[in-house]
Amino acid sequence: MTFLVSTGDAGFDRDPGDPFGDTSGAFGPGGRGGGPAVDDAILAGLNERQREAVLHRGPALLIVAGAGSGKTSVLTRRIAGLLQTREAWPSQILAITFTNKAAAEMRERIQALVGAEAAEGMWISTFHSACVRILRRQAEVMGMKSGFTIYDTADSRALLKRIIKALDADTLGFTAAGAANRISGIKNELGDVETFGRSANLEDPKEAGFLEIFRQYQAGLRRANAMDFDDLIGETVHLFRAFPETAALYQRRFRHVLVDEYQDTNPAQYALIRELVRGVKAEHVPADTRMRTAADGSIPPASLTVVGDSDQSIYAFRGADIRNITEFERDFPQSRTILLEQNYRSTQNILDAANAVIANNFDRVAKNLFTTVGSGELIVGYTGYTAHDEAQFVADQIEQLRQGGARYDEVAVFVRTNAQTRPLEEIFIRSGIPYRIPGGTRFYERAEIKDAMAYLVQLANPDDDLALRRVMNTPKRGIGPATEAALQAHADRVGVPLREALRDAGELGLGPKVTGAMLELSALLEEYAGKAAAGAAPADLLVGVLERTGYLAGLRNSGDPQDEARAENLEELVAQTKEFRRQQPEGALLDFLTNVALFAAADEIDDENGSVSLMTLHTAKGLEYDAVFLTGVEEGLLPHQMSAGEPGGLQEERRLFYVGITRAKKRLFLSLAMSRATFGDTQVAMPSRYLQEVPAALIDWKQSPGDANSRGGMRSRALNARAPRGGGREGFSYAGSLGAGGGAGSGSGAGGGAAREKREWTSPVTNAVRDNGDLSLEPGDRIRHSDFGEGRVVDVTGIGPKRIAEVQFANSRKRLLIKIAPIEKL
DNA sequence: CCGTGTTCTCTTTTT
DNA sequence: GAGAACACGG
Repeated sequence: MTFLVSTGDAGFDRDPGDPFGDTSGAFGPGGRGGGPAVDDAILAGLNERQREAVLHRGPALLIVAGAGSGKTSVLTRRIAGLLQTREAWPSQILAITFTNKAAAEMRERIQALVGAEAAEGMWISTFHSACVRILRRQAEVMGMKSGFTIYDTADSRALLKRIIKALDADTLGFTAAGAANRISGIKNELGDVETFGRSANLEDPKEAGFLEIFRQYQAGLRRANAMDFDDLIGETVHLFRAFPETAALYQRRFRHVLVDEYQDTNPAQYALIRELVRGVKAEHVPADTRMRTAADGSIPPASLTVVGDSDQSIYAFRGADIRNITEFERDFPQSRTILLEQNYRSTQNILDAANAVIANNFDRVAKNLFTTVGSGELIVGYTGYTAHDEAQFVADQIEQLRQGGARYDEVAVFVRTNAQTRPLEEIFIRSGIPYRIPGGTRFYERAEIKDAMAYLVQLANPDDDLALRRVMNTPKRGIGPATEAALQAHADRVGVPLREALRDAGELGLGPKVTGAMLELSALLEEYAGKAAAGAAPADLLVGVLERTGYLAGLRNSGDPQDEARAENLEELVAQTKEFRRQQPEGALLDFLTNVALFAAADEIDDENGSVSLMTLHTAKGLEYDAVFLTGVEEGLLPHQMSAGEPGGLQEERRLFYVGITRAKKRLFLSLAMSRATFGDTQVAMPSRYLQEVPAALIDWKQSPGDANSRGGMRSRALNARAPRGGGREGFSYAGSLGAGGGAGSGSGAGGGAAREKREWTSPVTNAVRDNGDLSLEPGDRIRHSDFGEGRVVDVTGIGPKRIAEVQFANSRKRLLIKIAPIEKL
């Protein structure tokens, strides 16, 4: 794994000085005949638009970068240009990327252009990492301690769960996840307990209840010296607004702020950017500054560059507001907009498909990706009878690609939901295809890893009761709920955190065994906290704790193979702490904890690992592969059922589809299954409405939805047999099965979108759909199946067009969709 | 207090 | 169909 590099903060709270003496301001010499004198090497290979984006100088620049249009290249060269011309010191650059991995890559590429030394001191990081860095440094200003814990989603939920339970609020229908989502939504808009309390209708007991939950949650975070993900952004904005002189430190320092994936910023992140690019009033400029000031002694705003593509906005659920990018020009009246449309990634066929699909989103700025590499291969389509069948197709095709000379790591398989990976994994394992799932069964979310991490968190932050509670009885020490409650009562009485209360365990009048265990734990934590404070290496702390507590040994000796796996995971964690120290020799415990807390799925992806990558469409953003399999292109999945009720949901899902398509360089495979096992029983799946938006001529169906329907058989995959084409005009339509039974949510999109969303799905092939109408079957009935022969109906479940018959054949038992299965009643 | 068996809920995407 | 929450007996 790669840990984020934090280069020194040297000179951070001093003005770095002006490299050009008094001839240069924040925006450099731009505008003087022909722009800045950027080296040809930095501009090499750029097209006219890209070049313009690299060279433009001014207060604000929006680069609208279509998928694959070389935006990372533009961004890195723009920064390299600023450095090479000495328009900016490295320390004056702040670049925000979407993932830590993207940050690391960008840093490398800039170093390659201008040299490692000339790039030293830049801040290139994610929003969250940058904010943590600022907050740790400025914690005291805000009355917090620098060693605050960063709560991840699970931590937040654990805290909320306690609160809801204590308030008995679950009877009002509150769940930890629900409350967490709502709080996150409020914080993403920079709301807090006070603002919410003022606007809420407190007559409503539910609203009053939520306010109390929110209040206690926030108080709990404070008491534990902890922040959740959203606080990291929100508190930084709050810091800057409440303490202008602190904000001025950063406003003076960062003269060039660059933000990637701007379409996915939320209001809090937008506010943060606005604060950063605010000019500095004369009163906050030191008298001895070496920076150029205006006549009144103030310093002008930093220059802002944002890069994004509203067609790739896929994080609305996380509060991202597409208006940040669509209204950029209004927000920054002196801005310039540059459009990058030439695509350097995909073949024209793939781009045609992408363009056609995204064109169905209304109220978007028209954009047309094009390439000069030629049309390339057709998109391959496949409809499996089941998810397993679909997975087998994917596996077969991957093997075929490989025989054609492709490497596994040039292939990616995308899914809409994490649950879809299961059948794919099963087939990959059976087929011997090496694969990786970045962020899947997330390492740091495993119980044993969270346990070990909780020990480390406790060493860094003694106020974190949640962490202590987690490990108090792990490994088993005989400290159960009753003991914990007694300890908590004592802590509350004295007004101290649990860790301190633990020291007084002897005064609680509990049994000698439990008391001894508590005192031993207390001594252990104090000892290792001392080591941590003295700057001990994370690996030493972790190994020490694991040994002294006997946690690792206990797992190893339990004889349970699952425990053995857990022990191995802990070993892996130890290895990671060592690797961390290797990459950051000065890295202390807190740095390691921060890294882990902000570690994202996408950070796990490395390019040449010899494995197929299997990931969600969200994780896939920003990546590219020679061959891409976009699976589960079905109603209910893509677009996802849950998106149906949300305003703009169908458009966002379409963008997700678009993002998936545009990841492909040479080959694109679209696949779906006719039925999918979702929690226990099998559901009928309909082809996605988005499939019909891909021009039929671009898809070569190896097995179309029509084929899968009429042939039906599980094993009737005809990989090389071309689907019958031409002929009649029947056109295969799902309208019938969508109708009466009210199956998968047909788009109830708002306003003008609705009509557009309701088109019927038509396959490019001409097989008529097999339709048994409302054939009624009951247990005991005998039927004949075109592939399986005669059988007896054992059970019938489901309603309407989704009725399923479980049928016992001579030597197999199958579940069949009565409406479409190739069967007849005898 | 601990382990086991049973019932219940939930399934979108993630920093 | 899995994972968490709960109930019960040692």
